[in-house]
Amino acid sequence: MAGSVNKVILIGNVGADPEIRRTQDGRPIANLRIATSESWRDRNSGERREKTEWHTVVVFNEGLCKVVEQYVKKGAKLYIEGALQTRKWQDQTGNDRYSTEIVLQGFNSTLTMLDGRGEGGGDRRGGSDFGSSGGGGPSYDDYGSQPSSSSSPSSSRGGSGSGSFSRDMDDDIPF
Amino acid sequence: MAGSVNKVILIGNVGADPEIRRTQDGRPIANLRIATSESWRDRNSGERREKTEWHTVVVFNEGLCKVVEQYVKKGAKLYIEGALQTRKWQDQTGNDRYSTEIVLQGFNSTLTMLDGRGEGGGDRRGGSDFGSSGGGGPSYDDYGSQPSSSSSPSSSRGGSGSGSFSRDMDDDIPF
Amino acid sequence: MAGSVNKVILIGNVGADPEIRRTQDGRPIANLRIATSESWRDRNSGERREKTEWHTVVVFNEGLCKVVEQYVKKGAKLYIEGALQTRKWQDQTGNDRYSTEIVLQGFNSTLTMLDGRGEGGGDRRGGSDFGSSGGGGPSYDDYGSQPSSSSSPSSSRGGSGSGSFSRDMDDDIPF
Amino acid sequence: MAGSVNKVILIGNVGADPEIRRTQDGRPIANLRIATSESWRDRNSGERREKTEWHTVVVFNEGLCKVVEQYVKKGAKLYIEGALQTRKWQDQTGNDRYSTEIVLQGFNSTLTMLDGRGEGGGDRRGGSDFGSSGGGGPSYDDYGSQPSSSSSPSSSRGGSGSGSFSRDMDDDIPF
DNA sequence: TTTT
DNA sequence: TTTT
Repeated sequence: MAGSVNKVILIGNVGADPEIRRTQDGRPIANLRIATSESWRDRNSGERREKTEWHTVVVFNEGLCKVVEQYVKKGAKLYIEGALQTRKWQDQTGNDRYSTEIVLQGFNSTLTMLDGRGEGGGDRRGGSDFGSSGGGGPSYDDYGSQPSSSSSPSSSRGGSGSGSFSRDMDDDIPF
Repeated sequence: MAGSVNKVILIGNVGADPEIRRTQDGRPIANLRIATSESWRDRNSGERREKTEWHTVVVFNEGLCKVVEQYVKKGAKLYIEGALQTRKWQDQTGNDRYSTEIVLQGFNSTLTMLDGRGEGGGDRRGGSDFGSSGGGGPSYDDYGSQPSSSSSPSSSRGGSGSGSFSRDMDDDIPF
Repeated sequence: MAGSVNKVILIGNVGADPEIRRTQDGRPIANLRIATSESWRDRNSGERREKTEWHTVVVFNEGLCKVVEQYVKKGAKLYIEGALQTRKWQDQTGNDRYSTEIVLQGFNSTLTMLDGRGEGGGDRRGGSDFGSSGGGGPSYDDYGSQPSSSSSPSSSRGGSGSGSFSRDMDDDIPF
Repeated sequence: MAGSVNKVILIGNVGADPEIRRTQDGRPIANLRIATSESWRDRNSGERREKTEWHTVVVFNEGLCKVVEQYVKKGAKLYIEGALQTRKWQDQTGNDRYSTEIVLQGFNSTLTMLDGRGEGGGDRRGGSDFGSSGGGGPSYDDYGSQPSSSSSPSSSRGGSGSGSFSRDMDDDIPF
């Protein structure tokens, strides 16, 4: 479909230490639970009320997974930009079930830490020098699948490397 | 939780004519199915592939519901801004099930038609004068539950009266 | 124009204590300078580089202005959602000049504090009952110019009374 | 700064055919003027009013520039995602002047055509197979600085190629 | 002028 | 200068 946009922006706190799994060919996948909440004053009682919403975030990007692995802990406040995806699966009785997740994969996915936690631990990017639009803190823009060749015009763009921090859209990652 | 954001932005097409229900006290609720899709060229086969994602959108806002009722038809292209909400329910066997929906309710919810359809049908807002940030087309910003008392602090905020919700725009505020 | 969107989302730090002015009829206007920055590793030197961008934010909404006045100080980290506006003015030599600002006014404007500062200072909303979608912290959704007439179609939209602008949230709407 | 976000989202119409320039080393830069507008009913007069805002968009990304060059014409409706940037320059009298633009460069930049125009002209991406999150229409996600080397781990990611559609952040492009 |  |  021409002209389609599917974007989720969350700022919230991580409910538990992230789980990192690996695909058979070794790529990491991180799962996060993020809480957002809104509060308001009840019109009748006048008392403050709060409602929390829990979101499941799945990170397919290698670079972002590294950030998650090294820095994201229970309680961390994150900025997340990803896309909605509803996954179909079967429960034990064989019935179709659907789960909607926020997927960080490929373009226009971002994960940025909004509190100081996890910082100062050296270069979280290991030997590579990923670009980062999020500043000095653990932040990572998943800009797809950047090759690492330095001979390309733009691979010379500092960061580069990064190479692989986005899994392929058409890969069949079991999850 | 201080500092929380829960925002979904979609541009996609409506899969079927919307359903409008009513609550017991008469407020409308509209349900929409919206498709977004991405396409890419497969690295191996070289052929173009496309993946469509279907989203369930629930509109609680009366003004937005009117726009939906009058203008949104199967095939319409919409811009939607809302929030994620996961609703728990029980299936016929009593098992817990969860459905994630994009809710348009309260502030920061928007629905704008991006194609010409549905326009020109007179003032869809009837006698009311809702504001619209989306221009001349059927567009509606769901600004939630506006104070009904004229003594409320914010109703004093110029504009007031929905018709003028951009009221400041034509004021000559010196700054 | 049908189907128009003009939205800016910033997360950044406030460069100086905000200035609050008042219009002749007493409405407050707050001005903020917000810095965002991106950093990356230089491709040649390998050293980390950083570029800071400064944004001028103008808050026309009374409720948001109160939040700014009471809580936002130099250094605060904010989430801002507003619209771009370019203002024309004349310099002392009479030449046309243009300034582009992020305006928080009307719907779909939000200001949320992302650090703990400013919290715990009692109810910043005083006697007023603004809604807040941002949780317990100083947060405010600028929903513009709410209808002051209780006969308006949208004031009938449940919630009403700003205090409860998420009113539907605690309603038990069957769907 | 850790945890910074600078994002602009526009849906609007192009005011004039785009201008494409080239840097000394041959990379294209496209300039667009985009109009967004909001309309509302005046509270006093009851008549409909409209205000148009004009935005300057600068596209540094090669892939996006190609899309602009081939498909974007005066009147086209676009979805744009970029970042704010204020550029300092000197007028003829040597006075400092500032211009704020929406820059499409690097991560998290997107340009998608929302009307049918320009479509059907074959594969606008030439021999390359860029990834695209925007569907079958002329759409392009600027995911940073992708190298063109096919030996890179991720260049195998379908689309890839694309190579160079983002100029470097620290390049000194005169404009 | 912020922040890391 | 767009669009409705």
